[in-house]
Amino acid sequence: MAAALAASFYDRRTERVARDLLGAILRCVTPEGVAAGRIVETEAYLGEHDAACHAAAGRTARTEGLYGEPGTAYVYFTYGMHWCANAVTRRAGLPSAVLIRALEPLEGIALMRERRGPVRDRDLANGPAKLCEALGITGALNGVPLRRSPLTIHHGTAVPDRAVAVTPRIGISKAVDRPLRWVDIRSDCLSRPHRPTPRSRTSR
DNA sequence: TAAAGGATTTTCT
DNA sequence: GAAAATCCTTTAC
Repeated sequence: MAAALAASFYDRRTERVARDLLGAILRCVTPEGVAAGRIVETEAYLGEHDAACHAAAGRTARTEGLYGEPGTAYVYFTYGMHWCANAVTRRAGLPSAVLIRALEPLEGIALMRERRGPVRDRDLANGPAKLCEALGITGALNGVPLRRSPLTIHHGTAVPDRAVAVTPRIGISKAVDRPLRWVDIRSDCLSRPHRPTPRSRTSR
């Protein structure tokens, strides 16, 4: 197992961290066992000025974790039933993070199948809430350091050849099925007030 | 293959 | 009271 990413890895521009997390290994150790996968899709949330970021609503009980130390987990509950996991970026006080959107299962696949129920293997972790279910990630891990903890991210051995980096407001789903493609931050996405575009109706 | 709608509860207005 | 960084099933083409 490669070393866990250092805290300094996360204390950089969020867009850069999002790109560099592609290919890294997300691993979660629980009493039920170990499950891990290669990160193949990420999404950057840039701060209070990014209307798609939870921090756009300001500092609240829910978003407190976003303001934490770089390299800690921001895990939130949404739609009444799903957990989603982020890696907090930049120094404490700057509420930005990278949402982990999809994994290629690598370790503990039997456990993932058990947790996810009767789905195709390709659907085990190809979504932000699916991967949390597959790895056993819940809000109990919110705020934990992503180094030397049950939830860790390790150096990967190679950039995946089928992945997508996703930036705010340019939602792309089903990434695992798509070829590698970088989507650059568009300057007009970062300043203009907006509502997040429905994922199913965006580009392509 | 795509679109539409329901599930379910926290959060903020 | 409405929306939500989603997922799954059903229905339509």
